[in-house]
Amino acid sequence: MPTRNAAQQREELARAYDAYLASCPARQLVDRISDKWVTLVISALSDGPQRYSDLSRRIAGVSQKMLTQTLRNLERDGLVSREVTPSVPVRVDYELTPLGLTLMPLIVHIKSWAECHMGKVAAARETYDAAK
Amino acid sequence: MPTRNAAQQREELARAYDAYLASCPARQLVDRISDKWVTLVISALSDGPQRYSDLSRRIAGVSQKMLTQTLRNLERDGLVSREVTPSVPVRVDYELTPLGLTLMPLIVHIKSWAECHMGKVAAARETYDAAK
DNA sequence: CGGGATCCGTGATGATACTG
DNA sequence: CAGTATCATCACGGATCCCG
Repeated sequence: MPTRNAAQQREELARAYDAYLASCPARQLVDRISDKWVTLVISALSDGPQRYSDLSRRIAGVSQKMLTQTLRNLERDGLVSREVTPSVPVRVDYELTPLGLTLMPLIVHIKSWAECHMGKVAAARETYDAAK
Repeated sequence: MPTRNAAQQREELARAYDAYLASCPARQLVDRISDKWVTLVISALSDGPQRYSDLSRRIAGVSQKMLTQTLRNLERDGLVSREVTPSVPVRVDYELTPLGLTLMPLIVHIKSWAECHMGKVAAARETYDAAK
């Protein structure tokens, strides 16, 4: 019975996955943090509070949608604070919260590592592509 | 001329984006590293060499496709090594390279941070959702 | 039998246009 | 200026087949 077998496997996997998530909810947080845009936004905010347009220009390649979505998620997770100044035009400032500040150095280290080891990675890629 | 204006803006953004990438190729590496599956795979490999099936079970939620793809990319970037033992059945072991070992502690820190601060983030989410 | 390539449906993502 | 709404696209995940 191939279908029965497949169904069983799916059930087993589903149970294992749920159990795993239940015993380790931090997994979801890892998924959230290990996001390309999260890393870039937190890196950008490491220099201090930034306006929405500043972030948009700094990150240069992020769509408005993803920038807004990322900031909303980070705000919801208590990592960044959002301050609206109801002037004309509206001014919105984003800033790392104390909690966000504890994460920031780790993200900055990752970014620094990438900058330092970019050469080696590029070399590895050439070797790999050449061998292939 | 609205269209002309829009076209100009698009061109400017495109140039700015290219220039940014050209002056900072490490950005691509940050994008690569700041990936959910990359973080989980490197974390799993921090305990030592692992077989493909071990990784698949450990990460519990990753599809075969994404696991293979992630491992291939990491191998290409010189962060993990892939060793095939042509037995029956085939055995494939993955291991962090010296370069990967320099990145590993940073990833582990991120994971540790997530485990330590999960409670605060969960609390922040509840507050945020309640206010909304 | 384990590792992995392929096809295809779905959800996340990006570009564009529009609003407070 | 700081978003939201809409639509096109692409990467992701699941099922299936393949190869050693």
